[in-house]
This record gives sequence, structure tokens and C-alpha cells, in this order.
Amino acid sequence: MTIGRKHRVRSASRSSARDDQASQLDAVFGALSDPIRRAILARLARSECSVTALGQPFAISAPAISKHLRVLEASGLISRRKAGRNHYCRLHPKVLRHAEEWIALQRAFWEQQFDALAKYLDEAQS
Amino acid sequence: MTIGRKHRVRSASRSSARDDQASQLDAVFGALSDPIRRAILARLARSECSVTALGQPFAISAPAISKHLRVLEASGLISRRKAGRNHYCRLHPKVLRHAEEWIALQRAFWEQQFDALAKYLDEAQS
DNA sequence: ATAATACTTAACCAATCGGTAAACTGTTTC
DNA sequence: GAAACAGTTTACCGATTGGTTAAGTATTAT
Repeated sequence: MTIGRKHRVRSASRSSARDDQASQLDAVFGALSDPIRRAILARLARSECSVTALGQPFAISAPAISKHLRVLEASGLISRRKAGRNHYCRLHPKVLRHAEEWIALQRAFWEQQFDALAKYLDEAQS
Repeated sequence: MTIGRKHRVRSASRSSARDDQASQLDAVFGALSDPIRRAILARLARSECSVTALGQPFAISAPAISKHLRVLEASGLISRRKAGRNHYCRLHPKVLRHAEEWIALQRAFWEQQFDALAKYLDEAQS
């Protein structure tokens, strides 16, 4: 989840599109790295849901849930809608797709490398 | 990257298969949440690589790289091979595939929900 | 044998994280 | 209007993270 290099650098100058995408990946993968947050997302996949209902399965306090939701919201994975005293959370699939695409792209390269190695070994053997 | 709930719990008893998978996801997504580590993985996709060579593009110290590699290794995404005084790192695609599968599964549910909503709206309109 | 190289370990530091309890802000219900 | 409910904010705590420098361990080169 690192943003700047080396103890507070990168003075918010320009912040290229590439940086934006990279830091969104930081946030998304960081958000996914906690089991409670993944469970919250899985729950939200079924339907929109109020904050209390989201927290009900877990043995943690309301503020803790609130923090998890803030992390998820900051990553763009969810958004909120206020309805009276209830806040309802909803998923944003597009953001998850970006993360999936990063992984899929990487894996394609990785496996290509493995295929190349396999081919090399195959040829070396003959 | 949380392991135990609520300040040191879970006395290492049994640790079900589900927990193992979940905590591997914690570790993998946690590892992917840092841009330097993602860059290291991207570099490794091209070929096996020594530790110094891996660190060369980044303006951080050797111990910092060593720590990143330990995180990656703990997640199962890479492994090391010692050859003399050099240590060579290699990728483990299977672990990345697990993460991708989790995301793909989730996204399938998410989008199914969105499709259902779209259909509902469509029917409500007519 | 000495020196340089490649890397890790140890000790430290500031910032972040995941949790808590307490206090606060709205909204609904009585 | 008072009480209950839904949720957030604030202030705090201990553990973890990402970095540092300094020292240590092998291995290779001179």
C-alpha cells in the first residue's frame, strides 16, 4: 500500500496516469488482503446491504467495520448511499476487473516463460 | 494480512484447509499491494533473476529488497535458489492463479447481480 | 591470505493497520 | 421532547510494515 518512496517524497507533482493506476492497484490489492474485507465483498455480491447487517457476522465492533468499509471505499471497490439513518453499500465491479486484468496479464507472461522453459528443456533433451 | 481476530487469538489449533487457503489469499494480495513488489514480479516474468539485479531499478537499499523478497516468498509467489554467492528468484504461477480465481469467481457473482438488477429495471420499465 | 562481492540479519525508526471504548451526529420511534 | 437506533469520529493501543544503517556470513577474485 506504499505511496511514496523513501520516507515522504513525491510532492504530489503531476501524478501521471500510470501512477494513478498503480496506486489504485495498491489500494485494491491492499483492500483484498484482509479476510474480513473479502467476506464483506462476498456478502455484497449477493445484494446491497446496510452497514450493521454487513458487520453482523463478525465479532468486531461497529467502528472496526466502519474502518474496513472506508478502506474498501477508498479503493473504489464499493460506494455508499445514505437512506435515512441507514447507509447502504454497493459494489463497483469495474475496479475489481482492473485488478483481475493485472493478474491475468502477469500470469500470461509467467506461463509463457514457463512454456519457453519447457520448450527449451524439450529441445535440449533431443 | 490479518491472521488472528481480536488481538492474538487462534491458538494454532487444527487450522482448517479453508483457513489455509484464506491466509494464503491474505498473503498473496498483501504481497501484490506494493508497487515495488509488483515490479519485481513483472521483472521476474521475463526470466529468473539475481537479488542484486532485481533491486537495481529501485532507489532502496539491499536489505529493503531482501525484505520484499521475503514477503513474496512467504506468499508463495516466488522461490529462491542459491548458486554460489548469488541467489536466484523464480516465479510460482500456481499461487497467482489462486488469487485470480478468487477474483474471477467474485466478479462473476458481482456481475450476475448487476445483470439481475438491469433485468429488473428493464421489466419494471415496461 | 586478503579483499571484494552478494546477500542476510539485527536493531532501530516513523508511519500505517486493525482493533478498542467513548463521544458525537443524524434519524426514527414512542 | 426523550429515547433508541445507525453509523461515524476521535483518541488511543499494540503489532506490523517499509525503510534505514551497521554488522555478519558465505563465496569468489586477487
